[in-house]
Amino acid sequence: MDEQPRLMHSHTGVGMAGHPGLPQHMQEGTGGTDGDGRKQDIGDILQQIMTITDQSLDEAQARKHALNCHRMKPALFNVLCEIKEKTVLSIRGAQEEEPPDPQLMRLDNMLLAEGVSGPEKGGGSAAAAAAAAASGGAGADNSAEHSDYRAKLSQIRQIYHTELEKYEQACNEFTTHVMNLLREQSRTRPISPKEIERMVSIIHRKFSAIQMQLKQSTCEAVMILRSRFLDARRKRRNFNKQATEILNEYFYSHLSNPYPSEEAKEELAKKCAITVAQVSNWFGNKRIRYKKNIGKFQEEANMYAARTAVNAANASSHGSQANSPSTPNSAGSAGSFNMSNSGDLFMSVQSLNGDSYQGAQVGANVQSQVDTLRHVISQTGGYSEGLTANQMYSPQGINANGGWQDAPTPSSVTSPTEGPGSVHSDTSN
DNA sequence: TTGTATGATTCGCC
DNA sequence: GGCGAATCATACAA
Repeated sequence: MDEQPRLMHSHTGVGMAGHPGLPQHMQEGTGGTDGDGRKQDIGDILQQIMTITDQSLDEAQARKHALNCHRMKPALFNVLCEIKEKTVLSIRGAQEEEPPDPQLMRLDNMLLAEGVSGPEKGGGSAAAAAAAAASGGAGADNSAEHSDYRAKLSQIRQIYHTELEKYEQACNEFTTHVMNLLREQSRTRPISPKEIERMVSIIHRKFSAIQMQLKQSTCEAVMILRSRFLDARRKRRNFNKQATEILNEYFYSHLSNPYPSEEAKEELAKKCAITVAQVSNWFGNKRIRYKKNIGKFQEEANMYAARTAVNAANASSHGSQANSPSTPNSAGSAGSFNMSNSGDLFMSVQSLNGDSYQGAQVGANVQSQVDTLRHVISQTGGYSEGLTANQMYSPQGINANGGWQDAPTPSSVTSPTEGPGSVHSDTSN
């Protein structure tokens, strides 16, 4: 604080005469030669500075102008700035040098990786593609959802950039405003350029915090979008009718052993335009639900049995063999599964041979197969011959333990991919 | 809006 | 690893 005396000495002989708005005693007192008078002058000036905000606008303006024009003002201003610098601001200064926020860095990295920030280059498409591959859905469906994902991501990106632009604009406007204000105030208050810079950086930090919130919200939106896209449950679609019929056909025609082999699954997946995993899911669900509520599925089972029987009859009437590509197991154009399991065929032929289904035109060769297969089945102990009319499609396949009776290992089930005559049923063997 | 159907997921068992 | 069982989450019809 060695400037203070210097300032005071430099003040010696300095007058304020001619400056409007200053008290008369100041104007007079400045011409004095004693130190007490000079101190009194400076004290008065400081007092005016301190009380300037209490004055009316016009009065304050006039005083401000007088003070600004005072020849001592620059020196006094510097002194006050330094005092201020060395007290309050020195504390703040220690906090200025901050390392880059790791949280902000993470957000930036993520936004960059997702293609929200940075140059637009179909951001997130890799994620979308990966998700599409993981979901294993049909190609066209994936493509549609992929574009949907990109569209939504693009929307997020647009909102992000718009908001970011707004924040930046607001930040610049506010900074300019504050700088102007401080510069203006620096004419009457001890505000150094350094302090203005510091204030600007404080403003920038505040706006950075807001930006971080924006980035965080954007990241959350992207995560939600991604999770929705990746979560297959959310985009569950029922299989189309044809696919369901193919699967049901296979299931009911292999009811004694509804465990398709890998090859069969692949073939079913191909026919139904779904994945092997979906086929597995479907059979898993079907088995458990059928077993849980057989009565409920009775009608459905009858329907498929009847359909199978009709197909068998048609096939035989057209001179086709039971193990030809157009087997009795196939229902019209929907499927073409080989009748691979004697138990399955038996269930089908129950409908042919039983009281409940007498309208079907059963070919002679089919009837002979029925007899043969009945014999085979009776040997395997799979089913009894006594079926009532309303037991057209009975759940004999399920044993007392809840498992499927005389079910061979799943891999022994004939694959639909196999050619005619490739009967691999354990029971039929 | 509600109940049911259905595809997918998870967990434990073998 | 495949399966059964339970459960979740969505689609869909009434």
